[in-house]
Amino acid sequence: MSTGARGQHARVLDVLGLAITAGEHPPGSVLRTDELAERLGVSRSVMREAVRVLESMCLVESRRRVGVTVRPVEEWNVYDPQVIRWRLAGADRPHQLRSLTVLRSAVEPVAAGLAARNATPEQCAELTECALGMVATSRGGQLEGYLVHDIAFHRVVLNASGNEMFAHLGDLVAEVLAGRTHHRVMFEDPDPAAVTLHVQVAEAVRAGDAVRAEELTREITVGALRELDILAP
Amino acid sequence: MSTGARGQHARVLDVLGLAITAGEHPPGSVLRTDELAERLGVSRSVMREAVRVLESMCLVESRRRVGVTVRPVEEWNVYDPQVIRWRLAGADRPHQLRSLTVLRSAVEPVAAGLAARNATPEQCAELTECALGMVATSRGGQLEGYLVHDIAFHRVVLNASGNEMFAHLGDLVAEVLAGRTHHRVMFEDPDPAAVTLHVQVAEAVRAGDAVRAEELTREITVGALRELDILAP
DNA sequence: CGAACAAAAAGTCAGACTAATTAATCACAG
DNA sequence: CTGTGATTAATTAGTCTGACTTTTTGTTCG
Repeated sequence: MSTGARGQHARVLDVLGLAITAGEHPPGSVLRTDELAERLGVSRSVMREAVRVLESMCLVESRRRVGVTVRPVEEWNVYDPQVIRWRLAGADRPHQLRSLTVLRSAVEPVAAGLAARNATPEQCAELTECALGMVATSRGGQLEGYLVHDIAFHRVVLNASGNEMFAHLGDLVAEVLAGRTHHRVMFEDPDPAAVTLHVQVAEAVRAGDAVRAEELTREITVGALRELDILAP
Repeated sequence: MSTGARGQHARVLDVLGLAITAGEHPPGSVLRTDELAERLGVSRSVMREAVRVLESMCLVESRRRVGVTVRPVEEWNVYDPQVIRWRLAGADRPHQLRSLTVLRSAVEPVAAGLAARNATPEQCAELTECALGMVATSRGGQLEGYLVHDIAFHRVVLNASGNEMFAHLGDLVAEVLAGRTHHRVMFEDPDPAAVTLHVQVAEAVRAGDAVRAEELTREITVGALRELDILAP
């Protein structure tokens, strides 16, 4: 899925990035560009471009006479969408989902508060539509349909906040929600209380009630934290 | 300052990244790799590597037969430290600082709450030390010294939260604090109330009082928002 | 209006050469 | 004999060049 066949460069980048984030080539290990190029069957040009991109993500450091060194995890650009995708595809997916969910719990309530102040009428309408869609798909095992509306809902809130840093977390939230749905026991309908909360958030935003929108969204994210046992019940 | 003389690649990347984020080459404009290489006096290899990195930051899109197209701002990887540096160096620095400060106001209180639960004794000691350093430099125009302790303080809190996504915002917060100090009227000592709040946060974290740490940090960030007139006074 | 064709740009490859950095070697003084 | 400093050698990334391929788009012709 993540490997589109669009050119050698992307393919090689994906393979290497995945390998590094997956923990083979642990931090400190050194790779040689030429050897990698040969191993993956590409020219040095292509491999060099891939290494440069990995370097810009702080996954590796390239130094003369020594080679390409894998950097410690703490230095990786963990906000890079590609890095996030690689890590979600690997072994520390659970850990990654927890980190992202905690981030959500900090950001989304504030974003909802801002949305209540800044949302355009169009965005309010869109939000209500999403909430209604969630209600309509909340029963009878229509999990995929529910997911679509859920993702759209949170994306609209983040965009409506008017803050570009928040808006950019849309993909991230989508990733978390999708991950949650696809790793939960299927056939289990979403929590009715959560559905209600979404409807109420949409209403609060439309009414311009920032405090209420923030508080309701906080309840939603608290629920998400509880699902992962990050919070004590 | 951002342009170290470490190789052609880094130089070219910096020049191009700055130019794009500064708004010359507006979104939609198309550049040709060969022409750029010639203009900047480097070989195609080097230019191609730079373009690939810019592409991974979603600043540009490279397509056959058309060229390198500058993408709209909304698609840029705004969490990439390099992109942030470029934008802070450019004309929309004020806008950037506002966005980052709002992000801070969402993240730091939650991070402080987590820190109160997770901080090690060493981190608590470090935090207290930072707070004392802030007190010691809070009068008499020792703004640079104060800034150092302030940055260290917030960095420790973010690290102590135990969440890697929060920890990675340390550089970002440092950038914001430095920007604020250096653009404010010099010779103006920091708000005594803010200094007190930092001391109290350190104390709350040491005591393991998550709610109080969160609330106090929220007051700090609210103050930061007010400074930028994001909040009504 | 559709299909064949031509042009333009990025993508890929191969090879030669450069430069920086580390490691080994060797000479010399203590 | 040993430690230390400078010189040399080896290794790897960095850079450049030129040829060739592939994809996409615009054009032309049926």
